[in-house]
Amino acid sequence: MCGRIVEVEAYHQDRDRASHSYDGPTQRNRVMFGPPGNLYVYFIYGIHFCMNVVSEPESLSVAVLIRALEPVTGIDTMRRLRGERVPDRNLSNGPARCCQALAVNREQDGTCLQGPDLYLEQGSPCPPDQVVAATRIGITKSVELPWRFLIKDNPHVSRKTATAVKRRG
DNA sequence: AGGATGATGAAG
DNA sequence: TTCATCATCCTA
Repeated sequence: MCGRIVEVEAYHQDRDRASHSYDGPTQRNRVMFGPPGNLYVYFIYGIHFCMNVVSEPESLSVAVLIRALEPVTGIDTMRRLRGERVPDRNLSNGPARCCQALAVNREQDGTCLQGPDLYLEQGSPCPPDQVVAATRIGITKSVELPWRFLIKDNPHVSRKTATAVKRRG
């Protein structure tokens, strides 16, 4: 199966208190301190997995959380992994859903993203004016950093930005 | 449509 | 105790 990345968040060791790497290496986050191009998978809330792409040279400890994918191929496989009754738009609109849709779990922690089974490839370029920056989701520290990036009006992002107008009854 | 909640584990 | 979440169950 294959999905186009439509929403990500950046996590940085310096000044970013929301980053797993902020307090230095641990058993869990050690992949973040390794070479770029590897996948950092962590287990969260006792139930879910989330995946990040290590994106900067070794020990800088910068990673990009994959928050949403637009399903491209293998949609039937994704649905089998996510649940038969799950509609297309809910297959991979969320970090834990992305992992479930691509069958990513702790076995993939630290794997290279040019592997035979799991890999990242360059897609068609997205026009810069369609990329929206926003604040990150689900964090309580360093909330002000606008390091969530998503494609404008893409229906597969995990949630809309706060620009939606609320209609009053 | 939107808010509350429970599930459940790793790290400090 | 906190936490880079989600499905399900409410209320309206």
